[in-house]
Amino acid sequence: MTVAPKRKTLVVEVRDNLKAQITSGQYKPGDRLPSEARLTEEYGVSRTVVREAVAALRADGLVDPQRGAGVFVIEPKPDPMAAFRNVDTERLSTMIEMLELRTAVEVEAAGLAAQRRSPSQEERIIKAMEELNRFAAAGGIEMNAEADFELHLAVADATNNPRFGEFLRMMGTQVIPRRVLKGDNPTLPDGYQAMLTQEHEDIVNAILDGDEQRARAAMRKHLKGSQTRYRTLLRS
Amino acid sequence: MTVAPKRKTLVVEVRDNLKAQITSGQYKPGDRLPSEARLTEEYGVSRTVVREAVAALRADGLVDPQRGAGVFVIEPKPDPMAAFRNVDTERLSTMIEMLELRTAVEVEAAGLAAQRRSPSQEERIIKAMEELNRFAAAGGIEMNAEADFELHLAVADATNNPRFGEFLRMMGTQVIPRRVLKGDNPTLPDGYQAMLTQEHEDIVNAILDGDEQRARAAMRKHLKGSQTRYRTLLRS
DNA sequence: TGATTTTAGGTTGTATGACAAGTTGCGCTA
DNA sequence: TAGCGCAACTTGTCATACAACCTAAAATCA
Repeated sequence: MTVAPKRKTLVVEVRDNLKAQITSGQYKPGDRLPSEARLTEEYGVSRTVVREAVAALRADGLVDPQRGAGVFVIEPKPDPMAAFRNVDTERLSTMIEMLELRTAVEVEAAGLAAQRRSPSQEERIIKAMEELNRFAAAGGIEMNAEADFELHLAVADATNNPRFGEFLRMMGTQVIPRRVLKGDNPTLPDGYQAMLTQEHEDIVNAILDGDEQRARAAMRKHLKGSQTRYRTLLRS
Repeated sequence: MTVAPKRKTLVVEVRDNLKAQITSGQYKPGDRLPSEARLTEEYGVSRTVVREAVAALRADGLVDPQRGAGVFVIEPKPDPMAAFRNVDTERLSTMIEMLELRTAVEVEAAGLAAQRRSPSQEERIIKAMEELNRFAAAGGIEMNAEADFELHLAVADATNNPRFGEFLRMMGTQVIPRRVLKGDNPTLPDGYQAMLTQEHEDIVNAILDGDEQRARAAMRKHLKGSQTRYRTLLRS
């Protein structure tokens, strides 16, 4: 039963699978992985593929192949950031997970921004929204995404807690798959654009009114909607 | 018991050589590497070796091979984690900032946990709280902090979105100043302990009831309180 | 001429077979 | 029993072949 995945290479497939088994503890440090011969059988791929997958794992510092003996799982050095460094944003599930985490941060940011914004920060937020609306009418996704990100950044920075902006910048570089931006989906359906504009305005208005609760609710609604929109984008 | 230095494999040699050329700027972002065929000539090795070396570079995020086109050097993203890697948790302001970010994530986690928890996850949460209460009565801060962290982790994992737990573990190692744990403040005032216990119970009960709103509110109150408690701890 | 299609060549992805080099464990021998 | 040797297995490397895909030049068409 070989299901042909469309875009991903076999190497990536095997690598991710093995990596998952290692990080999930299915293979513990010191364990020996199945031999290349067994893995070729197990995954139904050639030895070339298996070897390149193992080479990638070695590059990640996860395994240590020893000629004649086998491939052994390395004791992972504790790196609390590792989980976020090379997230596989091509996988839909991973991206939804990241988006959910981002929702948590941005909802709180909206609430804090409503309480703490300065006049100049208000100005930046307003300007970002106007810019976004301008692109929304005419634009392709790429410019749109940039302007959208700027609006969210403006909100995060208006918390006057620099960690929120830092976190968002960190997520922003991870959470948007490249092929969505430069890919085969130049525009969103019209209804989406109108909906997005309305959601953005609700957020901005709540913040400008200083209404913490409403700001949180508006941001939550917006990002929940983003989850469904991302799904359709990736599946089209 | 000195281990004989393992002979470097050809793959490692080629990989290091290419990596050096990339990081030294000899190949700039966007450039195309020589084709596999040329590299086999250049290094006098088989294509297998070249391919595994390139696979390692891809795992490191240095190159992006595109079928039919070539292998391209990736734009080196500025490390998005840099801002979080070496935060100065001894500074009160920084710590409050981190705690606020953590609040964002944990509030959402509590809400999601209320919606998605499994029976076994409920069990873990209950157990963690009981453990915490046990230490709270008699214990010093250190055990207390560990048990407390376990409770928060149990909640984060009950979202069934692994990113929340990962984020919390990442923050957990950063957000607690060492001198608070092993330092001059062995116990909290009695009133605080009772308050903490009550707050934890409120959180857990709301989650077990599946009450998303109440879970969020309880967690928010708890962490807001933590901010003030931290302040007094650090200033004492 | 200018735009469009076709085509040829180059490049990565994968499969297969073969042999070299090193490790491990089992059985045989003394 | 202790030691040795060898067979089987494992990773490292080489070579060849073909498929899938991209790019740009060449050929064709309006």
